[in-house]
Amino acid sequence: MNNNITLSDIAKALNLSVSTVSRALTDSYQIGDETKQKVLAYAKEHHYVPNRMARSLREGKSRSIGVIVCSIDNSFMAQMLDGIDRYCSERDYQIIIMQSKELYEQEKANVSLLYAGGIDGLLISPSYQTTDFSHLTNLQQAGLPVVLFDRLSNHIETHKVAVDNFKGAYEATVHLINNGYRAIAHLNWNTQLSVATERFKGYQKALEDFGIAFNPDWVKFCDTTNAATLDEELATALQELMALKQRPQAIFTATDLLSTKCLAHLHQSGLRIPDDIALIGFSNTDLAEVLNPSLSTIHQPSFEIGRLAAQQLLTLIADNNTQPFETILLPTKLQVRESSQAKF
Amino acid sequence: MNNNITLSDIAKALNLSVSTVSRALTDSYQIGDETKQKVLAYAKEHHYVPNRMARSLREGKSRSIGVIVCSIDNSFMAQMLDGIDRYCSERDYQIIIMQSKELYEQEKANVSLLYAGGIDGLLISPSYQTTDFSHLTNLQQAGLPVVLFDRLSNHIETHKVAVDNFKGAYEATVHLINNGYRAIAHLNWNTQLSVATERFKGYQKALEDFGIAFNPDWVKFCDTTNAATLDEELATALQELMALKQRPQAIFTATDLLSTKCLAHLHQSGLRIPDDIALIGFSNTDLAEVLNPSLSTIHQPSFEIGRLAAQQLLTLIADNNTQPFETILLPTKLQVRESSQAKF
DNA sequence: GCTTACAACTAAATGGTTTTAGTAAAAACA
DNA sequence: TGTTTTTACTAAAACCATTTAGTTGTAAGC
Repeated sequence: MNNNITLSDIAKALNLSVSTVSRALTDSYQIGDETKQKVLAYAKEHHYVPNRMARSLREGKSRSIGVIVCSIDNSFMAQMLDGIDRYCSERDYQIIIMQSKELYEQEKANVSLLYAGGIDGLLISPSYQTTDFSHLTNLQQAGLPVVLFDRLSNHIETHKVAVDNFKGAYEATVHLINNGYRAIAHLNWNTQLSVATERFKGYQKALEDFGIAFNPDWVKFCDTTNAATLDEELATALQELMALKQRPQAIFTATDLLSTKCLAHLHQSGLRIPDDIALIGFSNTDLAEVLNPSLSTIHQPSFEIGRLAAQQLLTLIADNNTQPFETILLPTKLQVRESSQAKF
Repeated sequence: MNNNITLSDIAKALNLSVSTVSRALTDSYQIGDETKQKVLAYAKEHHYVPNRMARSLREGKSRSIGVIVCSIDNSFMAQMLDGIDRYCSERDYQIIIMQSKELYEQEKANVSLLYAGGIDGLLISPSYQTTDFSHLTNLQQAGLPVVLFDRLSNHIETHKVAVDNFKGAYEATVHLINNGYRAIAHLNWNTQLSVATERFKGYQKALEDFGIAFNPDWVKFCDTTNAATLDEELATALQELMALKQRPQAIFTATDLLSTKCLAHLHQSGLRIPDDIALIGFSNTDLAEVLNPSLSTIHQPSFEIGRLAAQQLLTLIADNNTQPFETILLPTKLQVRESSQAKF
């Protein structure tokens, strides 16, 4: 740890009291100009840096926030973290990132650790296992601001920031419909998380609005958290889809992983995209562009989600009076590429 | 920040002294069993959690380390961070991640901030602008352990962990040669960072060892940090390569970004891969598999780099006697896919 | 019976900063 | 001249956990 000079070192060297030095450095009106200059010069010369621990202890604020995410290692999440980081570091807040790895127990452990670590607030994208939110409401009751991002839940009242999954999925499906596809399958993640359920609902609503009967056979849910079994699960799902009497002409895949894996699988089976089957993903991979064929996607403003979530948290920390909580749903953007070209 | 109960709250409640309570909680031999039980029970019931700031201030250790990276938002980096995080959180160390965004000034600012924040050590992958390492050697002189990872430099003596870039590049090139390609171009990043120069050297050595004359026209350096101009720069580079009298039959691309962009470009120009031109990358994108054609790569053990770097730093923090410094170069792994299939 | 040893505790200092309450001297005012 | 105000500073408390150096009271040893 840093063995810097302290206020009392400066005080001794200049024959002043510690409090005078402290005040001189914060440009207090209580200190004469001459003294201020002396202190400032000495501090600069000897690279004085206030001790963060001491200051935090004294102020009861650590100027650090906790961020709990399922996994850092994922392009979309990294972009959101980038947004959080940018907003916070501009305001001299440190962020402490922890990974839940989609485990509820791990998430609870992270919360305890961060709380004990003296964070001023928490930003969290809950694990997919998390159905009980008491570890978070407890935190709130203890006076710690909590903001949800990306993955929302109704089990806790607070600021929430995410993308409008329903609308994004709706637009993806409508795009396929407008391009002449009517038999549209849907590949989703088998979880109760709003990111998944809302996308499913958006898909259903689009079909309904365009008078296409919903066909449960066209919808497949996979466990995307288990990398070991996913490939096989996906292969089976696709085979089943392709074996249907009324074979789907297009697929709307609800997550990054499903989209790219699906594309690879279809390729291997020798299917031409979009001629044999069209594809659109809900995704943020920067590789959508370089895939072959390039993959149409619903793009999420990931950086902005992170940025806004951080903003919400920091204002919550600043004026801790309980303002009415907001849920911000950012719009997605349809990015049309080759994989969903019009049928005719 | 956490408004928990403190030792003195417990002390008052149980009519004990603060020191007794402190000792009871650390299971000191100086405290009687009965008292211990009482204290422990009370602490548990009231969710006592030691104040991290106070403890850190007292101990002169923060149990947190700084991690400076160019950018979080990059699959390879995220994997390394994952490794760092896993090792540290298993040992109750917090990590504070900051981004330099490839800017030297930003990196210096990060270092100051982290130092002031009272970290116990620093893990850094320097920005590509960084040629002066005095901000890091200063840190060392102040007694703060520093470990370099991924991007190494000879301007500072410390533990270093990275991948064997020379050998990896050598193997990539040899792989192409063995598959029948002799006119092999090389696309690299225009920086003096070892990650780039070592790969270039590996490429040259392979050619030399197989009796292929090095042709400077076959080598192109691009500024991959400027996203705005990269596409055009790359397009020009590829055009120039393809216009050569002795046209290259294969390309070894030295970074993730170059590999994927290059693949996309070649596609657009209607070239078949690997028939018209083969490709191998130095890369960690999990999408290598799903690209079309799937991209052969030199895979880097990113998680392991992070893990080992964290390990080196924590041991350095633990026994701060200056052991001899090590440089660990992990082996890469050649992953053969379609883009570099044998010519015949 | 007296010393020694031990068990079970406590007072107080330490770490570095901020802030409250206060002091001394100089300047302003009457 | 005497009082008030202002200026420029200081002492000390507070934040909380840890640890050193004790202080009791009791049991063991001779």
